[in-house]
Amino acid sequence: MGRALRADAERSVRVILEAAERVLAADPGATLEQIAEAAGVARTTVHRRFANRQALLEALTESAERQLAEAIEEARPDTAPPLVALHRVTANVLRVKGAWSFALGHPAAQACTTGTVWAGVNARCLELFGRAQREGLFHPDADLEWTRQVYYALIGEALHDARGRDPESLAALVADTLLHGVGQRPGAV
Amino acid sequence: MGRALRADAERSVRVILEAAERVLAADPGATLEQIAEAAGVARTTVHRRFANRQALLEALTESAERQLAEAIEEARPDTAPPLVALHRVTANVLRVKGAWSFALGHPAAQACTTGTVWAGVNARCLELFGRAQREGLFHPDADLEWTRQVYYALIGEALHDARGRDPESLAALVADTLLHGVGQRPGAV
DNA sequence: ACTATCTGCATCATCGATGTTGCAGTTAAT
DNA sequence: ATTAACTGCAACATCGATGATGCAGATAGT
Repeated sequence: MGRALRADAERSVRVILEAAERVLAADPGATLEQIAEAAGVARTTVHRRFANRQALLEALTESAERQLAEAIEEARPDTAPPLVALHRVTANVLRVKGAWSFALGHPAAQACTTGTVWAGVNARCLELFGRAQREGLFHPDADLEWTRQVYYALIGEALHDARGRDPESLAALVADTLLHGVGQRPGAV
Repeated sequence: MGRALRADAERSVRVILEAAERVLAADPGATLEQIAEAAGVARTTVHRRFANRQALLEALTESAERQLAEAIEEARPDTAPPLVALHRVTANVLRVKGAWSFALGHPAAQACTTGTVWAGVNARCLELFGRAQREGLFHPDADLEWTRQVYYALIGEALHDARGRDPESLAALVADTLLHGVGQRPGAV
């Protein structure tokens, strides 16, 4: 590895990654030129900080994944009661995924670090869901893998219509939909 | 408009569109060359049938959207009882979306025909959902727009893990999840 | 203050994808 | 059978994105 970056270089890396997220979210095929412009930086600087497009993508993904993992841990998914943990994790994930929707929403990105982070996230998720099932929050027959897929998809949709709503209420919507769906509930009048 | 195509030319158009779907599903940035190869056709033929990449994309989308709309109408969503209609529509859509996942899964595609078809599909969906709500299948407070988003997302996920399962059982899974979620149900022992 | 590092700018080389054209051989339609 | 349409092939032009380099000026770290 190279020696530590100077402070301004480190700052360049940051603004480039942030710009890349914004620009690529709008157009996945966007040019490095466009990214550089959005970052307020010369195109050559992008090339200096990242060997090639691929390297930039990987750095972007890694950065976003680290933040996602942190956001999940912050919610203490393994100590809080399942329902509380579900709400907290969801709210935190919504925050991070909203800010890094391109970097996290792209399957191609998972190949870079061989998906180590994703494996961890998935494991944490299934861990929580397993506990939720044992403690009677989830239906005993629920397929946890399907549940996980549905959960991720609901988060994606919640982001998609996050028109001004705060993460907390969106998280509540996601959790409620995941648990009860949209059907008429048996106990209702 | 040009005059009608000869039979072999029409066949070329078909195999190219089918190949485009396959290839682009695997790699959205795939080359016209790769598409031509997959279609068993020279690259120049692709250019002869479609003025440019954009035109090919639009034709692909239009073709897929037409099939989707047909599949929905076939299920008679406005005459069958809501629950039956929901199952039938879902199964049909799963079939078509499975075969044309790229063409239908791409938001960029909606801009081509100004989204006329999608508007129709969405309208049909909301129509069915409105009826489902009035007849007590859906919760009276359910936000139908959110419900529609969730429904589409569930279909997407069902396709994603369609490992050998038939459309009917997948449709049942989607409908059940949409209606009841994965939570423990109040009436259960 | 001194030095190594970083940046912007201008320039150049390269490469792959796109799209065009002409021609010879094949195939559909009447 | 004749004709018009279609195809494959080869060749060519173009274009935009990528990436490399050199240099002069600015900036961080000591």
